[in-house]
Amino acid sequence: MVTMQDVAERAGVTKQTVSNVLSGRVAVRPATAARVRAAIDELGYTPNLVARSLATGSTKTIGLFVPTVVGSFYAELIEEVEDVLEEHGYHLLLCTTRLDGERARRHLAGLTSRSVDALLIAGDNDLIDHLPLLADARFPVVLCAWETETPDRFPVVTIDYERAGYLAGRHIRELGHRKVAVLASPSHAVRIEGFRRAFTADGLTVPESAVHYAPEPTPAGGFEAAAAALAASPEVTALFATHDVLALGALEAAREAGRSVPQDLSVVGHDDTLEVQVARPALTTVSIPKREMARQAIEQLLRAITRSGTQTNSLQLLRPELVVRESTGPAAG
Amino acid sequence: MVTMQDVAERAGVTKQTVSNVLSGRVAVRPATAARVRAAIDELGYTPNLVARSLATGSTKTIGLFVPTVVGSFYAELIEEVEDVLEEHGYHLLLCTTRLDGERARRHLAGLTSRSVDALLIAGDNDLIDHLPLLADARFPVVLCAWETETPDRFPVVTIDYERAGYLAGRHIRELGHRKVAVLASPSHAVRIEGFRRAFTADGLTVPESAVHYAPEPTPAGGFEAAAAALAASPEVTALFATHDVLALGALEAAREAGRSVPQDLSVVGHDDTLEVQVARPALTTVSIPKREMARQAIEQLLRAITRSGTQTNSLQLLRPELVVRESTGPAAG
DNA sequence: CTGAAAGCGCTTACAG
DNA sequence: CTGAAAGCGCTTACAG
Repeated sequence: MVTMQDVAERAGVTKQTVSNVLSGRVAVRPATAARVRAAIDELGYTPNLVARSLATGSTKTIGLFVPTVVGSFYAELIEEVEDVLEEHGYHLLLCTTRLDGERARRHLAGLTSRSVDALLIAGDNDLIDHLPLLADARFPVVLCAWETETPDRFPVVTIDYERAGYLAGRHIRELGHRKVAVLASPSHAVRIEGFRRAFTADGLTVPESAVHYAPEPTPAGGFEAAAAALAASPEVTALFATHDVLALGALEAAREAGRSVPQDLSVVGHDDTLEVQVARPALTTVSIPKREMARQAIEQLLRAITRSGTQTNSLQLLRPELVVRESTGPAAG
Repeated sequence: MVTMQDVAERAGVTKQTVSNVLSGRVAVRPATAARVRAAIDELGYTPNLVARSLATGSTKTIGLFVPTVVGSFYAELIEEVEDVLEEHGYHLLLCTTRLDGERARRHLAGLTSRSVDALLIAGDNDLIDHLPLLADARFPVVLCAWETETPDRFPVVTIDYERAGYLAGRHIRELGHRKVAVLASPSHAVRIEGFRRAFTADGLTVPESAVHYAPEPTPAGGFEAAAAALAASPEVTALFATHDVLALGALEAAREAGRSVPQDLSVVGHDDTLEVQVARPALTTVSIPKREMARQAIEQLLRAITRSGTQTNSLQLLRPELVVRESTGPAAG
């Protein structure tokens, strides 16, 4: 491998001068710089980033924890994160936790060895049990897409999930629906709360019995939950799925139950992932500003890297938006 | 940050001894080792991986290029790769190329600085134009899920795509279908070829006009392609989608065209991704051994890392399998 | 504007 | 079984 020293010898300077040419931190006489550049090209030199990292203390890499990469939500988030990172010359070290705390713990231990400059944790899950370990982290940590209680050691960039649920509920209520059910994932309590609030304004309630939990966060899980909901209360005219994937299953369940959407049944999702944009009928859903969330989170992270030590304890809430498509309509009767 | 030197002082030894305790390469007297371990615990020492990398020349990180992470195919592949990597103590640096050669080139340039031990490139695409750069790579490169001509500089672990297409075709042909169409992505020529071969045995042909290219690799793209196919030849009784996502769109298109699947129209997909396992009707598809492919590719990579220099030029073909579900049936009439 | 020196935190032979 | 030395390839003050 060709080193900075090799380039220096070839150009008839010392390696410090080569370093100066490369970094641009110190002015170098044009003629010298040109000789150095020529030597670099001739030798095909590329700097050794590992050596640079050791000297500077920065790896130009950030770690990203996500529960999974299957399913559009996190996949889209990752690509956004990558884009922002690239603008800043950072690389991405990925770890999917699979909702497995032990797995996350092992990876965290690996990262703790200063091989990343910072860590972004997306999605609340079992990880919360392992935050003690995070407290020892030698690098800044930022949390995003966090729905449950946000630990106040770390900056959080997330969505106003309560409002997200509220927007879904208000839309449904304004369409005249009175008997509704919720298809949910266990960790989506805040969205459900917001959804409920939209109804209390009218003196209505969404009882706990109207909330049906999906066995798994997949269309199949949503199918099951929706089938259960419709069987339990056939008079239900609207469904709120706290997750788009669940809504996809709900659309199938409605079809099997012989109820057409939106004439006999309205369905609202949450996330606005790519897959629902092509569902039939196209899904009305609450859109999450993923791009904005990724950008804000990474910027928090980069800020924290620069002025290390002064970890700010901020909570940033991004606003969701209702996207009305074809799966919701006025309540029959 | 606490360093090996700190641990050594605390334990009353030199840092080499600490290094020996940690690596286990050299025997250390139990009493000494115990003192060292105690010091490590008390100080909360974790080794600096960057320094270790500089000394050893290995970063214990591999790079992975995928076209995208949205959509199950690559997402599932990534999680498999991660699993295998973890068994070997490696980290994953991810780069989604978005089929953008320039983007891939930039990332490759970044990696070339020896910050990864090896690179796995999954999915053939514009990258092929940038292979010249790859030739300069200082680390082993392995290709996987490669359908087009496989450049013979690098080991390739891929699927027998010709056979995959053939399996889909044979199934369709055996069900008695004679008028068929193909919904394809541009880079899936090999699958289409295999599909065709299944028909030539019976003296049938699948003309180029029966191949409909999807404007994009999404359900929406599949929808469009299927709608075009059915409009062009209403007598078609079976559809082969070279991509499961396209098949999903085809299912919708059939529904809109008033053709029930599989009674009026059979649909076969390719990939066996998670989303099609919950489609209704459940999709008959060609299953790709993703887990096996990930495992073999990573093992090739690790082997190449160990005995560097002797890059083997092997082509490993994994066999696909037909999975019959509900979307295919005998040709009507 | 350029060079000599020290250091980042580890590992790897090599003596003792 | 333990320690002294050199080196991995860079950067960062500091002189000149």
